[in-house]
Amino acid sequence: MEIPSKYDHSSVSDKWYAYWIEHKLFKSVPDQRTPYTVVIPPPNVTGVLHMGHMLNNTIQDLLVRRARMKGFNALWVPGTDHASIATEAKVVQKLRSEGIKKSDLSREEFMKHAWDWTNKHGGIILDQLKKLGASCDWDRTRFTMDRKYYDSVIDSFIDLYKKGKIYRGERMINWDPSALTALSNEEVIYKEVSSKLYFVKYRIKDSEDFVTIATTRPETILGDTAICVNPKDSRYQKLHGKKALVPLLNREIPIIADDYVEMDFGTGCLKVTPAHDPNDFVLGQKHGLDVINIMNDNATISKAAKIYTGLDRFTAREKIIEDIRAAGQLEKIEEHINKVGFSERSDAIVEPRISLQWFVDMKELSKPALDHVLNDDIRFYPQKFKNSYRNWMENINDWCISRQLWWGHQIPAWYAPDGSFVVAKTKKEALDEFRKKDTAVSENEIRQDEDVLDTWFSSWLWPISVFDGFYTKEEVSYYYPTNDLVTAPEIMFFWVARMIIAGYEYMGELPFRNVYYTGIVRDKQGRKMSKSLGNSPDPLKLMEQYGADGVRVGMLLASPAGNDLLFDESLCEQGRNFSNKIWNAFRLVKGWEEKADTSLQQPPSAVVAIEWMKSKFSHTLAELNDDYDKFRISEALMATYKLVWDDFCSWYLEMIKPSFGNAIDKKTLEDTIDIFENILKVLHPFMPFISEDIWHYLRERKSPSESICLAQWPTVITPNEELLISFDIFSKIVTGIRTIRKENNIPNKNKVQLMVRNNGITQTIFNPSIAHLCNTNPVEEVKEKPGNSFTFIVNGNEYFIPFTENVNVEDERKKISTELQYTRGFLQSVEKKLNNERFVSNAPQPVLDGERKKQSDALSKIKLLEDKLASLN
RNA sequence: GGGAGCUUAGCUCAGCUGGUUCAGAGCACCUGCCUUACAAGCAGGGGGUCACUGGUUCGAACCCAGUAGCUCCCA
Repeated sequence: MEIPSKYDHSSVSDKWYAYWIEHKLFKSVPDQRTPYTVVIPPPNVTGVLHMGHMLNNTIQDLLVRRARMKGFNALWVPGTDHASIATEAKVVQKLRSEGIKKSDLSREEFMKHAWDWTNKHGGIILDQLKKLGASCDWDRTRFTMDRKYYDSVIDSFIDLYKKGKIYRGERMINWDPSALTALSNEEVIYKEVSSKLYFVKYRIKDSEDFVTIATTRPETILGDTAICVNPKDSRYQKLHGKKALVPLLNREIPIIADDYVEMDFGTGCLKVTPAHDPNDFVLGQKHGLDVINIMNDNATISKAAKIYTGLDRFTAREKIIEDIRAAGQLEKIEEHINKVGFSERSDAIVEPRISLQWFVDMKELSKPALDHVLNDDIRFYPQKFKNSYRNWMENINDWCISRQLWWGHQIPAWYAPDGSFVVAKTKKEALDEFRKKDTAVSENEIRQDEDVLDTWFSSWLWPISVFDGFYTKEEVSYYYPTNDLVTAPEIMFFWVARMIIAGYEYMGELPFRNVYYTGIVRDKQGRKMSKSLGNSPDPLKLMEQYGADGVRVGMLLASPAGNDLLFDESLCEQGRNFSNKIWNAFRLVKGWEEKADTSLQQPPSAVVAIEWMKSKFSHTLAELNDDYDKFRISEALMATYKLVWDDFCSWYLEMIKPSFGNAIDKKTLEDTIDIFENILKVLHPFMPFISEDIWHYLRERKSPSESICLAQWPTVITPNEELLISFDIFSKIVTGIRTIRKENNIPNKNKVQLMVRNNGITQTIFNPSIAHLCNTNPVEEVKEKPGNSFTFIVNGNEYFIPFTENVNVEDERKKISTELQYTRGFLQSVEKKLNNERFVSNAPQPVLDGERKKQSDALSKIKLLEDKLASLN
């Protein structure tokens, strides 16, 4: 059989993915085994696969695959999120392109469009994940708007309301005037923008005096209801208790004192607009100020402003400045840089606004979520995120959960014509509730709240509701708490914190034990990958080019937990090259198979090599397991990479490789296949496709249950440490010979003699392999050093390769002198330590012994080098 | 303004309890090789004032203080 020398991933991936799905290898049902559960951070239905998903899902997949191999009942639950604002925006946009306005549609009609859209686009991203090899149980795919899921969201709202943890109130909220909805604090992105600071003079009532106030938002002057100064500010003390006049309107407003005002910002004099600034709102409440809302929903100026009614807020800003200037009340304009909030979804400038909204009271609810992270019941990887988490949780605000949208979970509140309301799941139950309150209303008179709930108010139930945990205990009691959550630090507050809160509230228990935070995938220049920059590669194309395995490896190579990943295609290339390396190792072994000879005696070098490889494997496996347990994913990958490439391919296979034209003995081949199988197993979580492919070539697998996906993760045996040490010595000898060959242009074809003068302990067990790898005569032990010869020292033992011909003795002498000089310097530094009284009396014994050994090693090495120098002539 | 973190080779990063795994890895680079698995490869090699300054210690990349630069989060 001819096997191509270049690994072709293209046919392999689809073949094996179909095989896994067909035989339901990723399916999980509760049984007597210990479960291992991961719930996917549900991507938006609007989304397509981007590099962030690639990283995140690769990590989840490798954790799940490894757990599956370790014998856990592994379950990875997939699904998507309805993403209220984003999806509604897309649907509105699409309708607009068809000439349909949302306002022309009834709620039901609109929802039909939204569902059509979701059904059409919602599954795309999940299908893309399959290309990556994601080992999800697809039969369990969930959506946050599924009937049962929907119900659980509504029920939890009702439950929290009954417990008094949800309330409706007028608060200052962040208003998106473009999407016409409230936003939570977390959905506002603050950006620095250069703006202007306007200095406006306000007249003092019954006086010719003015007071100057600096503001970045002069249009809100129309809503001013006070002026505030710091009580300690001597400049303004004479104004306390007086009244000022709002420019253009001449409305009287009080001058109040509060130490909230910073004396050194602007003029030290603050205009107070409680309806349009969160801090002013607080100040207004404290001082009992009027609240004048001068803006409409869409951020045009309202009637309450008296003038400019109907103008857009930014137009009004220009206009009012003109008019104030005309009135002679504009002192000056300064350039100014300040932070302005933008809507995460629509990018509109957010307008702080007083509004009647629904809130979750977070004070009590969030307590367990803080405690159990601080005490490490839930562990964050990396740990540093605990600090931000703590900081946020200790200063948590109430959560605004109502959104003025249609796509989502409609708030189960019902209003009577008199404005009173009840919370109930159905209209019928609502009527019952009204009756209990002695409010006489009929079915036709009550109407449900128009608004929907914040998307996170549904996804915070994800680890519970994907198992229908609100309604049946069977599954949730088996799979919950889940094990690991893999997500981005950006949504630590949006989502992670809230899932923990919901977990303790509804299950009385943590939702997951470990949270692994991935970094952000950036381009080579460190810029975040984004559609608008166009700097993100297409993941599907990448996988076509380098194979899913190659891309997975590429993503993980440079991705320590929590650190941003500077992505470069060359990383995928490295991953692909790795696939190819594995493939060629397989070709080599496969090539031996046909000629393998049962009658051949196993050479001693192969016996040693096998024994060593097994020890080395186990040694690395232990390291690997530890890396996994600590979520050091890129380290685990690197350990695997080196095990395969360096130890298995470069050393082991070379050691057992029969010399040209000869067959391999059957025993060595069988052992090698065993070792290869173990290698494939540890590769599998990283590279599921190629590992499965070779797995089937290596040995015949009769049933799907013999897939590598279900193969047992190797167990650590106690490595033969002595052999590992011997190998290190051996590898140094081989390198020594190769270096001499190279430096002196002695081709590998020319057999050389190798002699050793044994001055202490050395290895002899690998000697046959030396001859095999380096084309030398069998190592010959000598008492006296031979004449003109190249030498090198390993572990105090001298190795000699007699000069062949025309060797430049002078060059050789120079080399030795340099080494001698260095060793003398080294000895000096060691002796300096040992001659230090305080070091000798204070340092612990092992350290002291170490230094003494260094000293004696250096001394003998110097002696050797001196002899060597003398022997050259 | 408040909080957290980072600075080690050209790049991306390890370095876990201060000491023989202490200055490391991968990539990149240089040199020589199409050697009968692999040039998507093999072999060999160079490369660092561990940001800076001081302190603690017999001993500091590691602990402490200060300085500089960068990043993230929150308001």
